[in-house]
Order: sequence, then structure tokens, then C-alpha cells
Amino acid sequence: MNQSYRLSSVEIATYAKVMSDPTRLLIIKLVSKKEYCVCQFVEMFEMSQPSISQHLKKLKSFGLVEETRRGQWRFYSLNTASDAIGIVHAIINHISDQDERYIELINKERPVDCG
Amino acid sequence: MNQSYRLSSVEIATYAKVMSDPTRLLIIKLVSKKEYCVCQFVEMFEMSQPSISQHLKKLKSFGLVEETRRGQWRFYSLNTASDAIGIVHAIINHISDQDERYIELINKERPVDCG
DNA sequence: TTTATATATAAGTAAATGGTTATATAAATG
DNA sequence: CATTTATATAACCATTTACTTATATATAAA
Repeated sequence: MNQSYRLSSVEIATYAKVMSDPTRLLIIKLVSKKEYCVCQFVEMFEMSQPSISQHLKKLKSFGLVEETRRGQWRFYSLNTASDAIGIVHAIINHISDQDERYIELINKERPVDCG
Repeated sequence: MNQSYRLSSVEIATYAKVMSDPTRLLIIKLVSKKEYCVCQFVEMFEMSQPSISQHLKKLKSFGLVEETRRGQWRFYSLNTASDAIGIVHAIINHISDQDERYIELINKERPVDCG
């Protein structure tokens, strides 16, 4: 592992907490592959829009995701320039590819303009 | 990475939460090298004995540490047989060796019978 | 067998967390 | 400009968290 990816124990604890919510953890796993807009998350997670927005706000405030506005939508993607990119990948790499919840989410995914 | 170390997203989120407290994270890093008794942690962390005991109880209840009783002391060590051993190592490997808090702890370490 | 030591547990509490409903904002569309 | 759509934010609330103090337990030592 690249030494530059190592952080203080307080930072690691902080990032671990940010990723310790199952919704946020799966959002991170999803955006590590491609970008998603808020309405897609709302459909996939079957959660309220404010709840999703608040999770995204937390992920953004800790620098884990980036937001880009396009038309009426805001797209979120992994911030690969984050100091935490090392620990983020380390954690999501430990999620099984057969994770039931993740597979369910992917199956519910719809193109943006369908929402 | 060994596929057998992969867990569900809910499990990973759960273990991330257990390790998201700075005290517990550093306890895990310490016991990954050698065993410690409760009174050593109390001295090193300069925290109350009940607080340390409660953190250890949580780590033990999630299977991350093992307890062995010897005389009047209870020694805690990393449970290397844990399902979570992969994610545990992944996380603590991201803590810098120069972490200030960790170095402070090590400097305060005293042999058991000195307590 | 009393006393000291190491640790656990219980009960209480302030702060943080993650949801809810209601409302604000900002872009697209008629 | 008025309305719809996508998203954010605010206010509220129940639950969880991590500490505190007080007490229980179990081993060691006197």
C-alpha cells in the first residue's frame, strides 16, 4: 500500500464512521463504478428523498463524493482525489460481489429520464 | 484478497461502526501486535476503567478480540479467527505508523505488574 | 477470613445519529 | 411568468452512543 494513503487514527475512525451506515456504504460502492443522480438512489434504496439527500450531504462534506449539476439533476460520483480513497477502496473491496442488498439495488436501477 | 474474507454490506457496515471510535480503533491496533490487560489500557488511554471495559466488551461481543484470564488480570488480544479479520487488517493498515496518538499510547505503556 | 486489587456491570445523561414531515430553492417547461 | 420537477434544508423526534458514578464480583494477599 502506498504510504501516502495512510492517515491518522482519528481520520481513519472518522471515515470508518462515515461508511458505517449501510446506505452510505452502498452509495459509495455504487458511485465507485459510475455516477448516479439523487432520484435514482431514491428509487433504488426505496428511501425518502430527504434521507438520501442527507446521506449524500454527509458523504460530500467528508470529501468522499463529488457533485456535478447537469440540467435539473445532480450527479454524484466517487471523489478519487480524496485523501480517504485508500481506506474507501479497502473497505468496499471487502464487500462480497454476491451481496444480496447490492444485487437488489442494481436490479432496481433505472435510467435517469425514467424517474 | 481472499474471497473468503468478503462479507455482506451489512456486516462490513457493522464492523466499520465498531471500529469507528478512536479508542476502539487504537485498542485494535495495539492488540494486533500483542496482548494487553485492562489496567494497561486505562493507563495508556488515560480513561476511566469502566469506559475501557465497555469498549472491550463491545469489541469482544463482535468477536474482534479474545479474552484470557491470568491471575487477577484479563488479557485481551486480536481474535485472528474472526470473520472480520480481513476488514480489521485492511482498516488498521491505513493508520500511519507515525500516528501521534498511537505513539503517545506506546510511550505510556508500562508492564502489567507496575500498575 | 478480612482486605485490597482488577475488572465488570448497572443506571443515568448529554450528545450524536438517522429518520420523518414541511418548506425552500433552482432549473425546465408550458 | 406560472407550474412542474429535482433537490436541499429546516425542524422535530426516537434511538443509539460513549461517557459518568456507584456497585458487584472474583482473585490475591495479608
